[in-house]
Amino acid sequence: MRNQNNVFYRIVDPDSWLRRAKVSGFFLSFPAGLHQKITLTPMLTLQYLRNHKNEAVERLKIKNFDAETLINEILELDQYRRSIQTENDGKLSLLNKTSKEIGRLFRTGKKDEAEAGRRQVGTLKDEIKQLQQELLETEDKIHDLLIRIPNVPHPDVPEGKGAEDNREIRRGGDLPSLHGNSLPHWELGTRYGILDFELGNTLTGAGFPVFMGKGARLVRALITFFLDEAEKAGYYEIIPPLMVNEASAYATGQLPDKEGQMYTIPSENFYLIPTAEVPVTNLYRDQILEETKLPVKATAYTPCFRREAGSYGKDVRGLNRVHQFDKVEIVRIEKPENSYAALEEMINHVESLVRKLELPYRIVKLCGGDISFTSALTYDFEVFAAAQKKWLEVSSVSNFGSYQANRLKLRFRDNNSRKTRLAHTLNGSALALPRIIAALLENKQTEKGIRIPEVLIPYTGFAIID
RNA sequence: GGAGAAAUGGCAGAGUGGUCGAAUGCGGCGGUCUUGAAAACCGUUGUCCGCUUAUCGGCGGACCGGGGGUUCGAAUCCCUCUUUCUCCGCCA
Repeated sequence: MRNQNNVFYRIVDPDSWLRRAKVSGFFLSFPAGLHQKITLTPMLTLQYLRNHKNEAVERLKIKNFDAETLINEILELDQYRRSIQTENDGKLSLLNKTSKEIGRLFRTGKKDEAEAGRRQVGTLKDEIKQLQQELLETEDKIHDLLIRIPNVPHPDVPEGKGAEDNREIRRGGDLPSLHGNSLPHWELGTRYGILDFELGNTLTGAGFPVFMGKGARLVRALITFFLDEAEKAGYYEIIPPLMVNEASAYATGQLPDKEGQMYTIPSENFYLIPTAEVPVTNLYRDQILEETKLPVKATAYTPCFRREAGSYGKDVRGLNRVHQFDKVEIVRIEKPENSYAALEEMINHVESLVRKLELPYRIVKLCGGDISFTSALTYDFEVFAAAQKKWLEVSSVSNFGSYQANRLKLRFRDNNSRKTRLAHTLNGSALALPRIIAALLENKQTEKGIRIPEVLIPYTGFAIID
């Protein structure tokens, strides 16, 4: 299952990464009813904190996060943990030696000496038991603290509190001048019979729109167009499951924090994916890739399911915010030294898409207050929906550095040193459909109907919706 | 859903209480040979943590699906969970 640039390994044992995670010292209690132990959440590596404490503290201020006390506490516990392990390993070593000796004595018939040895190890075992208990507890404490630290932002991330402080990088495309009777997309949908929100209401509930006729065809055209473009750009297509288990949801960070955002299948303990990122990234859990196999470039189209709990009001009209939508995602696994170049490349790819769709767009670099917990650097793409006179976010492209990879145990083997190193992971939407459709409908409306962008006509089979 | 079998290193596959991190084969890497390649032969080959080390490395510990137990000692015995396979039932 491989092609030139991309390698996909079967996940042989989904639990093995957990096993290793335990060995490497981080371990967490798990939710009731969950039989597999699970390492939670992505995080910075201890090694990074040991060596770059000041850098981490400084940069995290951009995210409005004061990490100093936390990191100090972690480093102290880390030192303590290591001292315990050293002691414990020494005692284990002694126990191992003694056990071997006893075996030898038994075999050579020196039964009395063997029995004496047997009695001797009693206290040793007690001590070991105690040390191991302490070790586990300390590891838990360290982990609990570690997961509270967000990813360290890239130096380029601007300061700021919220969306208003994001920095616009560039814009493109022309703002359309609409005719006098122009309508917002939800009314256009009804007028042309291509999109119905009421029907979805009947079938399921609010936020589950129904596309029909040319509207349905447009959705399918966009999906195929995006996938074709991704493939041309060297991405390898995946069709993943739309439901994932808890371990996967933990591994990419949807659990435990964003549990309320996902739909659940209680009978199976599954989650409907909120993005293809979850199954696609999990394909690479606990892997050691040869450096020559990098970069891995994967793409996937999936429906996405989001509860969007707690969001309601004016901004959520029509397609602006829905519970089920279609999205093509691109995912990359890179060597650390290449990851920011890869991020640029992804941005250019997404930009080419909105350009080809003839949509006015802007690219913004998220500020420290708006960037996600796990991201090091994020760019958002927004397109302008002319009837609503609103910028709508259609893509978010992020570099997670090694933060996700650390949790995923996703490594590669360095060609020169032959050592394993954490890879960098990146992902981005390319693109999310509903808001693209909203902007297309609104911006391309004319007195005669809605014009289809040139590039899509081969996919839709028609040039106008009327 | 019912009955049975199984889970060991990159893969295949030995191993039923100590000398087993684990035979053997394949694959991978290095070398000999060759104009080059193949074949043949020789050597090497897991991950993680800790201690030590300028570096190469050395030493200790853990890992044979997950968790727990018995034992001086567990891949090997016991309990439990998960997964896979075979047969039956159901099914697009």
